[in-house]
Amino acid sequence: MKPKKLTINEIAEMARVSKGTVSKILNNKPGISQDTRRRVMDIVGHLDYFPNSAAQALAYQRTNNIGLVIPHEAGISLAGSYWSALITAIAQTAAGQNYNLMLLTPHIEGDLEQVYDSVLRSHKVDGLIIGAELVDKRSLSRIVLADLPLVMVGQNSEFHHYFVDINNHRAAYQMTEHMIECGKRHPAFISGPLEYQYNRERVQGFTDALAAKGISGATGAVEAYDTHQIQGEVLRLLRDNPGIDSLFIGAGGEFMLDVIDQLRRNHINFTHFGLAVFDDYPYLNFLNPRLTAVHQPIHEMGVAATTMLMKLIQNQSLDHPSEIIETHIVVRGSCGEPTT
Amino acid sequence: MKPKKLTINEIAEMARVSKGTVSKILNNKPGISQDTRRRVMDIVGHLDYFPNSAAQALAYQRTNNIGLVIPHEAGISLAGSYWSALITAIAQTAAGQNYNLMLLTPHIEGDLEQVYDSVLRSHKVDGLIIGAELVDKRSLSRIVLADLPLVMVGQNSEFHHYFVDINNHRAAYQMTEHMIECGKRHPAFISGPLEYQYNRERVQGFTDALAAKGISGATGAVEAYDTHQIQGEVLRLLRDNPGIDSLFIGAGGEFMLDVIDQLRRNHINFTHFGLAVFDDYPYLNFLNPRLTAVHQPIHEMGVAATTMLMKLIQNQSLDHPSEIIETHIVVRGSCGEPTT
DNA sequence: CTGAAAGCGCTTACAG
DNA sequence: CTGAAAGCGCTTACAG
Repeated sequence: MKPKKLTINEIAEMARVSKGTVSKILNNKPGISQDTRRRVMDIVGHLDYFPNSAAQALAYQRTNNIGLVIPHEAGISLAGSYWSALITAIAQTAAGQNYNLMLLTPHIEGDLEQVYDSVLRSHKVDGLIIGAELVDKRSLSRIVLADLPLVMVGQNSEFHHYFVDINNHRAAYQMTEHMIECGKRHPAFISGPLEYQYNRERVQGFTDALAAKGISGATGAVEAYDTHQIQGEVLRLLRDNPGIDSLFIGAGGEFMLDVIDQLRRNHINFTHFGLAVFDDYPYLNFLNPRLTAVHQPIHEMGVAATTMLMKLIQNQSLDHPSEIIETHIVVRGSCGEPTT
Repeated sequence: MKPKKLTINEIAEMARVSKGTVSKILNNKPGISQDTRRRVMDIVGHLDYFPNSAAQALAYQRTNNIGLVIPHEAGISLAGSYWSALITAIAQTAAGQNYNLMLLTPHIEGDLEQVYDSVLRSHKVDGLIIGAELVDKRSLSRIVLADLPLVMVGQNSEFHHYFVDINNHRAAYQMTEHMIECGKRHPAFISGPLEYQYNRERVQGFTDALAAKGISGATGAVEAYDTHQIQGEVLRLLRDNPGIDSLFIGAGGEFMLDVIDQLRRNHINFTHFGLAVFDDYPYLNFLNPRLTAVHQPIHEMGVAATTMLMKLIQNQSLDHPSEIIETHIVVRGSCGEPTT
């Protein structure tokens, strides 16, 4: 014998008013006497009544949910903390506006299209946040065509749309300057796959900074985030450029760890050989060497993306169709200290 | 000029049948002619129609959503990768059964009660997964009373209910045996706050293993996960027990890092001093010393919890009201190698 | 095999 | 200030 379910009808009955009146009171509409308002609110409070959200969604034509698409491997990869930070930032910000976060992930790897499709057509969410690297042009345009508000985290070179991002070029540029200020004179850069726009920008930032200082450097890029490939490329860089005195690792996570692992195998002496990395993690404080890193404010990115999406959903005008969040460098010594 | 919205009415109209018929076809009900079935499915396929989920939720009285409560600090703490792994495991498993995962988090820290309450009463989800340490007895009983299926990850000593967990006692016991097999003869254990059941069980596992081998050890526990407290307790352990030759760190994340940090400050020589830790992380491969750790299969726990919840939601009988997932030890050498 | 109608729990003009 | 009624987009007995 379960307790009878509590709907607006029960409240109306108990308060001896129509359910329309109860609805108006709950939604703070004007034109209700103080007396009945109090009477109804009293009952609502005591019974701890909340309106059924499916019914509200149907009536209002909005769900008060937003969706975040996460990749299949977020759980097992080292990038887990990245996703975790993004997710909680989004969920919290959304919660502040009475929105809930729905996680969208394919059951089997890949196959994101189907996820978009069903969620989009079934109106499960009022808007979507997607990592730019997680979508192809086709899926994106379908979403936009379906008139579903969308904000990307990062940029997609194939598809321009609302986004939140960092300035990859500038961040790489600054870090390269830092390396030079630390006395490095022949730095190298190892990049992730150049198919990703952010990697191309980071390489460019590196080479531009070198050019500005009239310093020559070496660059290398892998074709895929794959341990074997990565370590092979590190080896090539070391062999082909025996004079390099430092390495700027263009991405964090396992990419970084694979690189460092390979450097160790080659008995690189980190006391002299400088190291810098793009992407900061709490555990870097405990790694040896203590890596100087570009810090991406992930939490702020999540907040910014969510705020932006909320405005789009509510048809508010956006000051800017995109937002660039500032990065900063966390100096830990792996590249020495600036001598200037 | 947005495209007119697509509902079951439009489909019915185009196929020249009633919407009831369309509904039956979409839900694979019997008693429909092959002919109209094909005709309708054709249109549905071409127009890429999906039923509105709010309407379905209202009619079916279920949402096809499950909720996961995550703590406020999941995003910024080192435990981020733990949550990330749990979240993706749950989301994927749920997706396989056509369920979506909704993330529940308070807007401001603490204040979980309100989160439960609104979500629960507004029928946003059909079931809930909660970390055992994240709830007080009162909230839990309200959920259960409201008849909302619930599975906990971990156990709550104040409230017995469906749960998925590891065997903390056995895991600690095994690791302690490993330490002894590695030749350690005076090990110490440092535990997180004893108010948490899992910490009490781990301490017990440690002392039981020692007792079985007739070996004496030292134990210490902090009262809160706080850097200062933790490092103070490490110091106390070292001072009060000058003879200890190894330390079993009872929890991972920043707790572990704080402990190691303190050991380093005290110039502990990790070549001789053994180290073991409860909780495994990908980055442990890159820490110095390379920590031997108890590995919790987080992904499997997420899968198990979700599977269990699904059964509860569908009123299927459970073989067991709880599930214990096996842990294993990842030997990395910080404690030496077994000599037996 | 097919359709008309009631119902799921809300909101919102509209009439009084 | 209040209520009756229609509508949101589905499903499901029920009648034919």
